[in-house]
Amino acid sequence: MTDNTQRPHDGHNSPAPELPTQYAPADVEGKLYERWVERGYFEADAASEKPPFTVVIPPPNVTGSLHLGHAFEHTLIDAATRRKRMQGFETLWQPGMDHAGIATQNVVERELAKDGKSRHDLGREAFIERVWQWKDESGGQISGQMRRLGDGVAWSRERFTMDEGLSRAVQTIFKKLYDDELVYRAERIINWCPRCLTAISDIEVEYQEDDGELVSIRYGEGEASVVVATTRAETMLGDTAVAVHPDDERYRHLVGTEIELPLTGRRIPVVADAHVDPEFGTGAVKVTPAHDPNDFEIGQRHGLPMPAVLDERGVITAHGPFQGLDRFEARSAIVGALRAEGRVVAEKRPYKHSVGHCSRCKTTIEPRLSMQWWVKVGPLAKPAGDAVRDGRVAIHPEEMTKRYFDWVDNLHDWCISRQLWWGHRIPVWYGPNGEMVCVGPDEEPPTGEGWHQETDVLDTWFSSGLWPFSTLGWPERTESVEKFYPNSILVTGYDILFFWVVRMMMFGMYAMDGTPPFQTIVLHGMVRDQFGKKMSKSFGNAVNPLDWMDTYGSDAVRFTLARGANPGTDVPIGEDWVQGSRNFANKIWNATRFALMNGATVDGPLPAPEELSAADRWILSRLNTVVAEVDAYYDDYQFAKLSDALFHFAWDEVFDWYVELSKTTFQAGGPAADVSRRVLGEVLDVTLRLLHPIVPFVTETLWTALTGGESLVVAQWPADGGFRDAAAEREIAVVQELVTEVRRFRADQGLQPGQKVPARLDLTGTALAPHEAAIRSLLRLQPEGEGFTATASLPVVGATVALDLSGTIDVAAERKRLAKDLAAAEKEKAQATGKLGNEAFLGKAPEPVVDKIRKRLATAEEDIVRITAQLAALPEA
RNA sequence: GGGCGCAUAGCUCAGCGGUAGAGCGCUGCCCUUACAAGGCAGAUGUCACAGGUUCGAUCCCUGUUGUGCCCACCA
Repeated sequence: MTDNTQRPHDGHNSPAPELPTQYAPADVEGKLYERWVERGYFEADAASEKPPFTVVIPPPNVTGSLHLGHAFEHTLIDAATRRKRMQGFETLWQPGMDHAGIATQNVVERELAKDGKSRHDLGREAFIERVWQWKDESGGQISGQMRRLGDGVAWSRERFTMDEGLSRAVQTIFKKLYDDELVYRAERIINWCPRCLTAISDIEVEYQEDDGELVSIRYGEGEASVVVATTRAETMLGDTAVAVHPDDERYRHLVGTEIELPLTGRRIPVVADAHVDPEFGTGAVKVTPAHDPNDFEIGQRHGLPMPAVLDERGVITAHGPFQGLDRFEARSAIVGALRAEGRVVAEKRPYKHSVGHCSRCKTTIEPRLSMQWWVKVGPLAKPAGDAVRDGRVAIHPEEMTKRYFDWVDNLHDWCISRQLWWGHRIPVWYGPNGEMVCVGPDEEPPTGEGWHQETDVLDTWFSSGLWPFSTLGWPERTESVEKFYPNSILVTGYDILFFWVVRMMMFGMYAMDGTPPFQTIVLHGMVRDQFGKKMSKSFGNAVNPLDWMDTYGSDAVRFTLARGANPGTDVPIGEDWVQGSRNFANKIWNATRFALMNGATVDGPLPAPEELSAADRWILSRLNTVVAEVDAYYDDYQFAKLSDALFHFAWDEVFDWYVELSKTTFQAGGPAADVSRRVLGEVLDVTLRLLHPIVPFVTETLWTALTGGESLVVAQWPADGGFRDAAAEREIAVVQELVTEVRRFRADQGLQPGQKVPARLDLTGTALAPHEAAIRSLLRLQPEGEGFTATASLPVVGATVALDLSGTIDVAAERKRLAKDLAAAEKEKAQATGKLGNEAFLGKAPEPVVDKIRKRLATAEEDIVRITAQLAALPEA
């Protein structure tokens, strides 16, 4: 980004460090990644004795490139996997891509359209050839991005849903379903996209509120007339009845009669059907069985004809003046014609109503009667629901389980056939006399006159539903299947819980003898911009993760994403935050530089506790605590929490305090310095290990420099050694309290941070005596000189610090500060006293709480005494 | 129309029956020999509103308002 070499104060007199003063991600990331891959760290060995840890990539569409949402998902998967690898698991992070039927076909067709061609100009085979060609050209983009991000995937196992092996899996499972009568062919109303020219499943339809027009039309004449309302007037050409509720008095006389259908010269029956809501509108409904799912059912119940009046492109096919018009043109033309005949009795405009759109191309969906293949989901969904119900599969966060059940318990049959060319062609052959044969992977299709294969392909989600085991070589019972199925976790967005997760659950259990495909499902949220807004290209707030990685480094992007990953909730991310993470990486960099410059060591065992200083014991105690915390957070998939815990431990405790304290020790030299060097090395060693899964690059660079170890990727994950030292933690807390208090005083007095001040410390009666040198150094306090004149004396935490300000003390400022502190302490005292005077409180509150209040009161009283003393010690203004 | 969730610092979000937290932003002083991508110090909240339970409520309950998401065949 900017040229950093111009920093004016680059320490020219500091010992030539091996590492530059700033971390430059670009210099190391690419090299490190390639080294990791070359050494085979990410490969998974099915013959390994180690326990397996398996996770699959939610396969991205070959068409695409990765966006920030992928970067987020990959960060979580990669972090979880890297930790497991360090813990000694045989890890498989399975890479691959999805052929993404409609999406990919659309992209290639668009390319063709540039040359004025359609897929039909090429023909099926040539077109598919063309798609493969396109896939080969563009598929590399995604793996390039994954490398940049640092994804530790087993590249040798990369799979594609249209691979030969995966196609075999598809064919195998289809055949099994066919033989078990769990797939069938039926004519129904399906969601049809008039642009993609294919059926799509219910969940591929996106509903949104559109402005339409509700037109009320009078069918029939005089007594024999009813008013019906519609937003799709063009479908009236296909009406074959008017339906009313059986109990509706208003229309009872008409049921069984025929009335005139305007514009057509046809007469249609009035039927009674309980589906009609008599309260809604006029209580009479026009029935278009070929173009509406409800009407289709009414039509079936009453044996009505089901003429189609729109073709696959949404053009009117019904003979007459409207033939050849597009559905929307036809709509206004028909309303116009009806109006001219005085048939329109009411119009509501705009009329907001929910309209279905193709999730791929946003074209308005047209319900259409057609012959399709279906999966009978009932028998598959039941076990998929039970596996979660009985706890064999856990969903994180738990709140999402309800959504899962809502879905899996109310599934409709799944329309799996698509009128596309790009995809797995349905392995069914039709014979000349209506025969139907499903052909398994090792079977020969029937030959002879009149046999032909089904032209439809399968829904993309059909093959992705097999992903957790098809990638392992199934249907072969490979070593990998044995070793790595079921997957340990699945990490994916809550938005594809239904599309993908449910299908994997159903197919996994069906194919693998009832074994669910994973043990734990971890659902994450969506990445949003820094204001919580959805990222989208059209809105202009979409971010290419590569741009940020270029500027700030992959670790910064990863850390920012991990730090935002609260379970199941959306993740806002802004460039400022990435910058903050970059700063953190740089901070780690410099802290380790400091350690290296001061001879921190990782060799040999840690000194025995009795050799350690209080600061050493404090930081080691904290370190072990943090190890335990981080582990607990990992086990609960709390990526935000563990990132935050590490951030604050590293920066606030290790860097801001332990490193600062160690400076004094190093300066003094001697055995204590050696001990501290070893402890500093230990603390950094462990901290870098803990951070590695989230920020692999910077930690790897530093850790190898610090320890000379081979690689953090295969280093051991730290364990909580159980070392705790509450006394040392308290002792250092007191040091911190004193230092902070005096710093505050200094700042209020307007003393420049670097300015040395003669001071006398009276630390008697406190645990602070051994820390005098450190305290003096942190506070820039000099020994008292010849004519020492204390003008300010601060009793803090039982110790006294007398500063010689040579008469320059700003009494007013200090008085103000102390007055404020005094007021706070008095308020505190009043509150605590009030509570402790409350019988009810004393009677009912648990003892620890009461105790806490007592301590608060004691502290407040001490503070009051102390501050009062300080005030009294102030010279007159 | 159902279901779920959320309202906490300027922004984005944690937290949670017992003294309000983080990141970024903001203010002041400082190139203190690891780091100015830094250090030190500091300011900032009727925890949406109204009731209730409790010794005690930001947290639990009820209602109100606002807001987001998912599902649904309402012509």
